[in-house]
Amino acid sequence: MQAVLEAVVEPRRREILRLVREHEMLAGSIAAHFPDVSRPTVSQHLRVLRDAGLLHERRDGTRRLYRTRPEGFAEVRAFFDEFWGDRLQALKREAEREQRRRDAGQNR
Amino acid sequence: MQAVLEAVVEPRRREILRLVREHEMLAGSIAAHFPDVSRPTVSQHLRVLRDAGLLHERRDGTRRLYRTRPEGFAEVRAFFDEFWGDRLQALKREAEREQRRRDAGQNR
DNA sequence: ACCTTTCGTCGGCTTGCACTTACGTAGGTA
DNA sequence: TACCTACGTAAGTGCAAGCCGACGAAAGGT
Repeated sequence: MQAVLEAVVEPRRREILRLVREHEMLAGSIAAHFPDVSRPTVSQHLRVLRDAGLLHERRDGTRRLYRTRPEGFAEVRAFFDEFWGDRLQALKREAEREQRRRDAGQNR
Repeated sequence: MQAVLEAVVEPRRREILRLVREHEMLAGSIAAHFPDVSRPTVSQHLRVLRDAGLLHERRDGTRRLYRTRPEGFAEVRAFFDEFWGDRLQALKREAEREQRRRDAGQNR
């Protein structure tokens, strides 16, 4: 949970997650998408994402292929749902209050 | 989006969000829930959360009351939805349908 | 055996964040 | 007016995170 949030707060790491969301990609190809950052830096980002459970790593010879691991998002999603659910409930209360207002107006 | 993630990555700030999820609370009462940290520190946390759009501030004299602002989570929630696996596609559609229903209600 | 490719790791540097104490501010009260 | 309460803000400190160049490891080709 904490590791997932720490991994996702870095913009380049979010971009990596989007890059390998649909198909797996070579570590080098991923690094090539970030010309303003060095390859070792991208390698460190990949490690953070992997340790957080957001990336899956597959080895083919000396090469490594990565893809996103959707299950890793479950916990953090549940956290955000805590607050989103309240919003739905609040809107329901709002609707009910509006309904009562309408009813009161009809009784005039 | 970036501000929301930066706000939420800090554990105490997540705890604050849970504290004022249902009722608004005085800044001092919130600070009292964190005996291991000073009051100015909590005040700074409140500012970060507020600037990220996750907290609503109401003033009553010299006192300030805070409560969570669920709408602030919309963007980050959409981001995590991108990565939700096919297994949970049904749940995602359910949530989106509920959101569309809510939007339709707001347009009245 | 030797070299190349592909990638991770290490040591260091710099920047940014959470934290503290000291101070400032705005509203209420005697 | 003077004072107290309930806050936020400012300045400084320590530590962790992101970055780089240099190095190391592992597999494959010649």
